[in-house]
Formats: sequence, structure tokens, C-alpha cells
Amino acid sequence: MNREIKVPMPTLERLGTYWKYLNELEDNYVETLSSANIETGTGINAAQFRKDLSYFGEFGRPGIGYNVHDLQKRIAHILKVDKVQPVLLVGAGNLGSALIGYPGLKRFHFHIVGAFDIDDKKIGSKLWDLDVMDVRRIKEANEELEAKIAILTVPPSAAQSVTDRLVDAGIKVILNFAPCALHVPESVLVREVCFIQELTVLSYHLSS
Amino acid sequence: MNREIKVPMPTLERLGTYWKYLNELEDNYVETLSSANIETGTGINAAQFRKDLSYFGEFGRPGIGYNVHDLQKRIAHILKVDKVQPVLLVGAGNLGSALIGYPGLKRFHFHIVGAFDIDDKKIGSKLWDLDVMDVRRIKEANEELEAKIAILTVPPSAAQSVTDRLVDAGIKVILNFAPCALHVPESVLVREVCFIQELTVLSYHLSS
DNA sequence: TAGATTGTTAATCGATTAACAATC
DNA sequence: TAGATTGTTAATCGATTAACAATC
Repeated sequence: MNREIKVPMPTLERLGTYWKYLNELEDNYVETLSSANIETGTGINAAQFRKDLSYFGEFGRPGIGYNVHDLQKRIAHILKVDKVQPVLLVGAGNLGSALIGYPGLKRFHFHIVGAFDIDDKKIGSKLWDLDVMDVRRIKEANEELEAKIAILTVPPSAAQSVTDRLVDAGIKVILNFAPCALHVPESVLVREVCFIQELTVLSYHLSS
Repeated sequence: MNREIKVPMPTLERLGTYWKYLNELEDNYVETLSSANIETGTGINAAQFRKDLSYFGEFGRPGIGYNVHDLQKRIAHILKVDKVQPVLLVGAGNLGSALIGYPGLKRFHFHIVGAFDIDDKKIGSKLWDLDVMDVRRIKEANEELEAKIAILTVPPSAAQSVTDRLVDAGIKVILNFAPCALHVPESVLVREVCFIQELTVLSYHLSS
């Protein structure tokens, strides 16, 4: 393991793919796999897989391969998903509601522990098993919840002011579904999810 | 313009960013911009922007810059979003419902014109202004709707069989929200949206 | 004309893949 | 031992950025 060299972003993204695939194999009682199996199962080049792992140490045995369970656990540890990760969700609209109900999140250790909105009509209501709280109380609430991850599903007009609150409440990384750029301190990381952009790339590839 | 050379995927993704930004500028009555303005507004390097455009021809005037409206129109044309793009949505659950209600889609010319589900309880019901139809009738329905783009928001267990139907119905590109790989003919393009993967990348960056 | 900014070439940078000695 | 497969180095490939002649 070499903590000096920073890990390329594509490697981190593939790590998630490997991890999901390993979980699947574990569910099917597969015990061992080789980098060639990874290539067949995920489409990612075998050498790429070995190179990706090499940023973090040694994981396999020459001539044998990798133990599925051990590898899954070690990748989970690298990605910090070996324990439950508490997540705040801001914006209790349709998309926010859909995300809270999305079963994949819990399965992969992301637990939404607090839901927030600015709309008085929504504050106090239930969203699945969560009480929707007032955005103005994010900081207060997060003193107890101690989440470092937030998901943002508010309209763009509200996004920046909510972001400022999240940063103030100790949130370190944000998954942003609002179609707008967010200003955050250097220490905070934002990833954008943009449906429009995905659709335009697809649309480009239409032949006519 | 050189149609021989294939356009890099990162260029296509950035084209979407430029387009959204140009729409915003147009809304604010900005008439002209330079590649340096693009860098300030989107964070994308000015040389990168010019290089990206160069795959498709000449767009600006040396010493002057680009006309916002013209550039917006020409990029829209390249991305095939200069006219309304009809889109099918399969999976009338929470996420599907949220996407239909998402105002950004219509604003950027993606109109969801048909919603489908396999659940008898949902078929025939209204989702916003759309009637939920039977997945078994996708082909029939699309003879009229003539969509080439589909959004998939079904559980992973149903994803492949629905995909086969979509391909059969003439769909050419699919935005897949189901957490599983889809098998499609070479001529069909799929893009995956995976929340889990986004969250694991973020989670990795948490310091402790 | 002088200043600004393009489109494009060349240089740099980084990521992917192939090859292979080491090892089980 | 012979066969399989790793971890890592070196080669390849492709994308980003800098530089600049052309042009308004």
C-alpha cells in the first residue's frame, strides 16, 4: 500500500463495481475467483483489476486467485462501507422519497437517518419510517446523527443555501441531484448526478 | 468537421454541460461569450472547450468569441435535442414517478410520452398526466409513439425481460437505473445510473 | 493598427493494457 | 514438477493542456 500516490478516480469507481459483483458472488456461495473471472463477470479488463487493487496492497495468491469473502471485506474497508454509513437527505419531494424507499441503499450499508425539507407542509410528516425535519435544524439534528454524507434533492434555487447548512453541520461529502453547481470549501467533496447529461449522451448516439 | 474520427466520450459529456450553461446564459440575455467565459462559468478548461467543439466544425470568430444563441442551437443539433425527443419510461414505482415529475426533462426537450408497468394494480392508473400501460404492450404502443429512448426503473429481476421488449419495440438507447448489467444487441446503447457507486466514491473520501 | 480570441498543432499528462518474473 | 495466476514494470493508447499562427 502506498498512501503517497493518489488513487485515480476511475479506479475508485471500478472498486464499487468489484464490490457489488463480489457481494453477488458471495450470495451465490462462490468462494474463489481469478482476475479473469472478474473480466468475464464485469467486463473490466483483468490487468486493470489487478492494477486497481495494487494501489491498496496485495489481495490474491499467485496460481490460486482471490478469496471472495476476504476480498469483499477488504474492498468494503477501503471504501469505508464495512460499517453502516449514516446519510442525511435534504429535499422530501418525489425524488427524495424514491431514494429513501430504494432498497439498494440499505443493502450496501448506506442508511438514510434523517430527512429534511423547508416546506412547512412537509415538516413533521412521515416519509416511509422517517419524520421530515426542518432544514433549519440540520446542524442541531446532526449533532446526534453524526452523518458525514448527504444527498441533496432540492430544487436548484434552494441548493446553495442548503449546502451551506450541510457544511456547517459537519457534512463532508454530498451527492447532488440538483441541476446546479455548488460552492463548497476545499475540504468538502461533491458529486453531481445529472439525468439530462446522461440523456444527451444517449440522444447523440441516435443515428437519424 | 471530421466524421471519420470518433468523438471521445468525455467530450460528449462536456457538450451537455456547455449546452445547459448556454441555455442559462440565454435566459439571462447574454449574447456573446468567449472560451475563457466558459472556463469561469463551468470550470472546464478553455482549450478543452475549443478542442471539444473542433470535432464538429467551427463555431466562433477569432477576436470576437461565440454567439450564445447560435452555439446553443448548434450544440442542440449535434446532441439531437433541437427537437422534442419522445421517451418511454418502464417501471412506474417511486423512482419512475419521480422522474416523470422532474421538470428538468421537459425543459431540455425530453418528453416522457409513455409509462409502463407489469403490475396489474398499476396498469390503467394515472401517473401525473400519463396512463400507465401494460409492459406487454410496449411494442404496440411504440408503433404510434415512435420513441427511440427509454428509461428503465424496474427492479433488477425484471430488467432483462423488459429490455428485450424495448429492443423489440425499436428502442435504440436506454438509461438504466436498475442495478444490474443488461444484455443488448451491438446496435443498442445503454448507460447505467448507479447511486451506490456514486456513494461509495464519496464514502472513500471520508477521512477517518 | 493593436488587442482579443479563435482553431489547431504539438507537448504533456495520465490511464489502460500487455508482458513476464515471482510464486503458489 | 507443471500449470495457473498473481503483482508490477514497461509499452501503448488516449485525453488534456499549452502554445501560437491565423483572423476578426
